[in-house]
Amino acid sequence: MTPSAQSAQPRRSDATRAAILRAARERFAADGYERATIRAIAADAQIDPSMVMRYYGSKEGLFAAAAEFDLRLPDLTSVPPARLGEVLVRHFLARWEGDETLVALLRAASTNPGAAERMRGIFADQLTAAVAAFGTDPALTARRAGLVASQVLGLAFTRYIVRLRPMVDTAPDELVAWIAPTLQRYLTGTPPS
Amino acid sequence: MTPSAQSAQPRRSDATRAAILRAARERFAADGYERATIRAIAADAQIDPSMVMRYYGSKEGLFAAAAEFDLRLPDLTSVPPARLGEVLVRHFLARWEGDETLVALLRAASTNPGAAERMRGIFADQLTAAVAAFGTDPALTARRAGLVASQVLGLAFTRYIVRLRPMVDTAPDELVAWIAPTLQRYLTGTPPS
DNA sequence: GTCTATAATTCGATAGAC
DNA sequence: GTCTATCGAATTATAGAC
Repeated sequence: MTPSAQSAQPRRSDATRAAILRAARERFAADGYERATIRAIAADAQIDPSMVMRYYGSKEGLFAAAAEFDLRLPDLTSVPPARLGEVLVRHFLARWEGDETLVALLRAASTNPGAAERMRGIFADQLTAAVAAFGTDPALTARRAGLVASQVLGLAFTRYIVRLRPMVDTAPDELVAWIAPTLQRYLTGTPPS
Repeated sequence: MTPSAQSAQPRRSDATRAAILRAARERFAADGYERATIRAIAADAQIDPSMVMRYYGSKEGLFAAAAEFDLRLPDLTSVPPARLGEVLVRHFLARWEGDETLVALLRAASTNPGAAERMRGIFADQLTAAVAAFGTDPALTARRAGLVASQVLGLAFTRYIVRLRPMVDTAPDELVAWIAPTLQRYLTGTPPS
């Protein structure tokens, strides 16, 4: 009863690896990089701590695997230009509410240089690329993307990390209504001076 | 040559205490709560590690003393209503560029529950109080303050913590020009729906 | 592949001499 | 007030039996 595929037979260890990654994301998201211990992650995944080392080499290696993140930005050129801001906020909120990977990355980026570097890469590459779809000035494009990141990461930071009461209690639809015009202006507004 | 004051003669240990706090703020700002060690802080302050414990009792006690922070918000009722956003961003940027206490607090709030609680208190109390100067609906006031916090903390997070290139390279005046209208709308804009 | 045992550090905190 | 010495706990990581 070997699997039908010829080269990629799913090893039994794949389930273990997945369980480790799931537990790692939870712990890194809840506790940050240094407080999340390999022992605790292994206990959550109900495996031996030494298996984590065997599979991922080190704590840094485990984090690198657990914090893989794709913003999954839509193609902004196919969005009605007047609704860019709304589409973006809604996308980010939806993307984060169901996936704690970004929270893990956000918390870890505060204290771990490697995580900060990864966060820079994600926003510099993925978001800047999406913004570059309209506008030709590279410096201005980068600035627009940076401003969008500042509001969008501030939203995540206050809602998921610091948990400021008003930002936690406000419904997603109302947050979208407030914040969409901000992103709209950062993306398409006339540069100052 | 005793000091002239009758009850408050400055003890020699005051200089030591100040040196400890200065070093602690630097380390907490640079490394976060868990990576900043008492030993390293003491070495920076050129004193013995045990003195830190003697003066501040514990690492948490040291952090509590080092992360005391006052936003020093101006009285918003004496600001021309149309310039509220600009005044606020400029104030925050100026307040942070010269004082690393907020960076220490911001970084620590990501992983330390006590620091997060303090950050909640600062923005809930000081910022909400300032916003309450205009508007009578408490829920709306809290929401306005939360939104301002989201943009302002997002600015600090991307510029000082993650150090996104565009946010680091952009001059303060240009950041103010971009972000002021955002805060202006969060403060005085018509609520959606 | 899985687990036990443990090495090698490092940290916060304490005790006590001077 | 200041310093030496050290405790006890916790961590990542490794070595090796089965």
